[in-house]
Amino acid sequence: MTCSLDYAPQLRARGFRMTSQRMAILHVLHHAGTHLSPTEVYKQAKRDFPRLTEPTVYRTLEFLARNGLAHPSHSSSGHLTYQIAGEDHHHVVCRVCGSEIEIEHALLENLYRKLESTSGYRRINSHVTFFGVCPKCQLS
Amino acid sequence: MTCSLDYAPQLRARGFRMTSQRMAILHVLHHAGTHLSPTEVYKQAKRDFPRLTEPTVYRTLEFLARNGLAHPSHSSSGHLTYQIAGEDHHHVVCRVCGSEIEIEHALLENLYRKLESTSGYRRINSHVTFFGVCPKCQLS
DNA sequence: ATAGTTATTGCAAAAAGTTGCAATAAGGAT
DNA sequence: ATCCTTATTGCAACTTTTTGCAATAACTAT
Repeated sequence: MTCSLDYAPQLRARGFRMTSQRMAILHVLHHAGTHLSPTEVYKQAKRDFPRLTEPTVYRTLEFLARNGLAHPSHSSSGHLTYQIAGEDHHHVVCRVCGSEIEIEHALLENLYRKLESTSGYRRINSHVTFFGVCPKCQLS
Repeated sequence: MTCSLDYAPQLRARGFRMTSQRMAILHVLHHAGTHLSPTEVYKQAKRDFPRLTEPTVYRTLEFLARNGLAHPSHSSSGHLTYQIAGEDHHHVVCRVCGSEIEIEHALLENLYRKLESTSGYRRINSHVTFFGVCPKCQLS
């Protein structure tokens, strides 16, 4: 769980605290390397820290996202999932069968800069899920 | 509710059925002109058709989205909302305060075509929500 | 019109996610 | 080391969303 300690200074600098719960959750996200649902995070993190509760997981994931340590994204069913910050890719999900593929962030980079200049919003970096129809389902 | 009848042939052609529940739900979406949560759709459609139930609303909205009659999108809290097909815009939501603005679809048109050619997926037309930091929250 | 097929719905129960508030504990100050 | 402040958590109750299955009703064909 040492890896999670690296985040402590970032949090403290902003007036937040590093807790065992947050460490357990960061640890799980850090080692998953992919998107996880709150429930999956809860199950895994509970192994490290058994008195963890579900509301804490939901609140912590939201907290981590708000502070840029985790990226929220949407599963094919539209539910929120999270992954540790730093893994940059997006998804295209098939509207019909639910299959999904990853696309590189580089493809969106231009768009993000354009959005920032037209909207006035900054640091747009969300993970985005597009819906379409996959090659297999185009046949029917 | 006559407006919803226009959709019946589309459904029948694909082997689906037009029902009072679907009509009531389409009617609500059609006249809302904006995104609605499943619960909002349920409350409004129930006025037209009192024996409507919640599971039916969830399943119907998913069904309409899968068949291109409604577009799903994500509220600032990450929940799914739906709007009638045809209104084309996207959102940028502030990660910090939750405020949101609309952006025109035209800005994404190029990206969508590029995604289609690199991914093999077709008819990518989802409504997308980006997260960033709004001008007001950039100050703090 | 009627009957048959099966897509669709309602019901009931379960699972997932949210909220308010009192209790706890992290980190700064003494 | 101890105290104090208040960010964070746990608990319990609640709301939202999902699922399985039996009952219903839309459409097709007769």
